[in-house]
Amino acid sequence: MADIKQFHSQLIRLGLSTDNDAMGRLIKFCSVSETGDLYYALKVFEQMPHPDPFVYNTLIRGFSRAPQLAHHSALLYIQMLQQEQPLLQPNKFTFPPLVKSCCCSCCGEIGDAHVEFGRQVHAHVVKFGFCEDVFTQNSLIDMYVGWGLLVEGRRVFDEMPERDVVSWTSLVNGYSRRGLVDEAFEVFEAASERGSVGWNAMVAGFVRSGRLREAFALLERMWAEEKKLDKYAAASMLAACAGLGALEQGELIVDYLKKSGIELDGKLSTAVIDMYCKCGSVDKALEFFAGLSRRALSSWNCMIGGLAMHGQGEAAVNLFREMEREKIAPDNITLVNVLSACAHAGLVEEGKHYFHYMKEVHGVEHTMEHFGCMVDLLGRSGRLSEARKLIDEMPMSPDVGVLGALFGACKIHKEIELGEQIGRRVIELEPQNSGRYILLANLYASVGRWDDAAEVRKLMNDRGVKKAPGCSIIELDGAVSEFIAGGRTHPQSKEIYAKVDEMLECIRSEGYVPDKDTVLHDIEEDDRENPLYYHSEKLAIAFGLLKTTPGAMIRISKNLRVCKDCHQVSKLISKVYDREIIMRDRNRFHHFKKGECSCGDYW
DNA sequence: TTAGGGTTAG
Repeated sequence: MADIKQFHSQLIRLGLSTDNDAMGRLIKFCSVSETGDLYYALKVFEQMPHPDPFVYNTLIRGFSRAPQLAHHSALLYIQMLQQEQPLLQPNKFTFPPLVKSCCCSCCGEIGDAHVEFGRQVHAHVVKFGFCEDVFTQNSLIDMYVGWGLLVEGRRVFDEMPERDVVSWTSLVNGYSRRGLVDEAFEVFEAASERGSVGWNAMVAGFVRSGRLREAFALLERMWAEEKKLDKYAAASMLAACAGLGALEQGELIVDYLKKSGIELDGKLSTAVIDMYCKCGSVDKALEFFAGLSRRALSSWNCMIGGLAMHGQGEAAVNLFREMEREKIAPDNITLVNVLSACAHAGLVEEGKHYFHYMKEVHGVEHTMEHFGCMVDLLGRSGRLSEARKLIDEMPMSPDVGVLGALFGACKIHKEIELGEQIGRRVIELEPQNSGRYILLANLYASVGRWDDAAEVRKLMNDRGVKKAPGCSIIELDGAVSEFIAGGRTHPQSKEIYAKVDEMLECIRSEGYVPDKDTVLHDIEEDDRENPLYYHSEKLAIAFGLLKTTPGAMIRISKNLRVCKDCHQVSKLISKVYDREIIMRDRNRFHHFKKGECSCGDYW
């Protein structure tokens, strides 16, 4: 800006301070450039006796790009219409940014007033004759779908005399962002033009809705059609890989990024770190993180969270300290991850320390999530009364997450009375969450209260709540295979089941005793015989043993939490077959090696 | 001139 101010003073000396052409260029730089200064642009503008539409448009565009200041765009537009001498009319460059500014609400909330103003702007588009301008119409589509007014967005789209790739993409994006992924996909397939933004909108939609296989299928289609991934599509694809635990595909994307020279900005780097962590390769995440020349806050957060997920609590705390040494201010997410790292690794004193420290030293306020972590930390380690005390002292009333953490702790420590009380409360708060019923039923079962256990299961059935079937995924040679507990749909299921039997026979000599207590009341319960023996993770491990060379690591990703019996079996298999097994469950990783697990049986 | 990506406890 210093150069610009000097340039400005030169223009003034030359007597050009009221010249639209000269001042227009100056304003353009101040409003549109990354290093510009919108308020300076506004000051220059205020000195101009007769600004022209170019000047107005440029300022409107500048303000429309700053969500907090977008209301200035509307004010400028009104001012432009009110100007006399000379009378001004908006042109086709006026509306796209003006419409955009209608979409940006200053506080994240869209009020009726915003929508009303947007409709008035739409009326002006019609009045001034820009119904055939593709840019303006595209902006209107985006405005309506951004508010969730999909029918109106669709109407604009349908009435356009000509459409371009942005029109199609905006519509796809509108459906996709509202979770109407099927509708989005229909438009996507029908589109006469598809650009990388459209591919990305579609993949991101699938990822957001948890439809990872479909996201993945699109990635394969993109490779097949030799479509180039740009940094946005790559980030979405990495998120799909992270969700599925598809390390090989994720690495293909990272290789592609390196080869194509796409700039690794903060968001993309974070997506890479997240992919490595969630695919079980925390070492590669660390290596990648170490190689970054600039690290965004989200990258630090993601790396600390990744270490937490893998039970490397001390490493996570050390990384947090390194962050402090580099004078990077942590945010609430950083601290959620630090506390969760302490909880997963049983670092009780450290957790307590950072809980106070975050507020005192960094001024980060305690949120619900921080209390949730602390209740988990205290409860898991058996300090149930301390956890209760913390809940009682919370400044806000605890949400179902915080109570759920206490409930989980009751299950671990067989705190039947408190568990029953909290469990019932949590079930009523989230009556559709099957996991809560199962946990309470198992808590009753663990102390031999079979009738109560059956009553909870009946309650769940009566309410029509279904448990998601246990499902494990294993990626071999880039292909993802899926196993459902007790399922026999796999073409090689005969061999796989035989392998499971062989596995279990082998580990019996190492002292394996099936965890029979929970057989009938286990979260993986299935109608078939010996349900416990054919849990999805056992099937996936058997498949891994069949398909990989001796000594190769086996990576499995599971949709639910791993049960006690499968945990025990995995430990023994890692010893008997001399294999490392990395298993991701619903909330953390287990590294099985030589008969031990990285979680230290603390999960 | 218009459309897109990341990190959050249980």
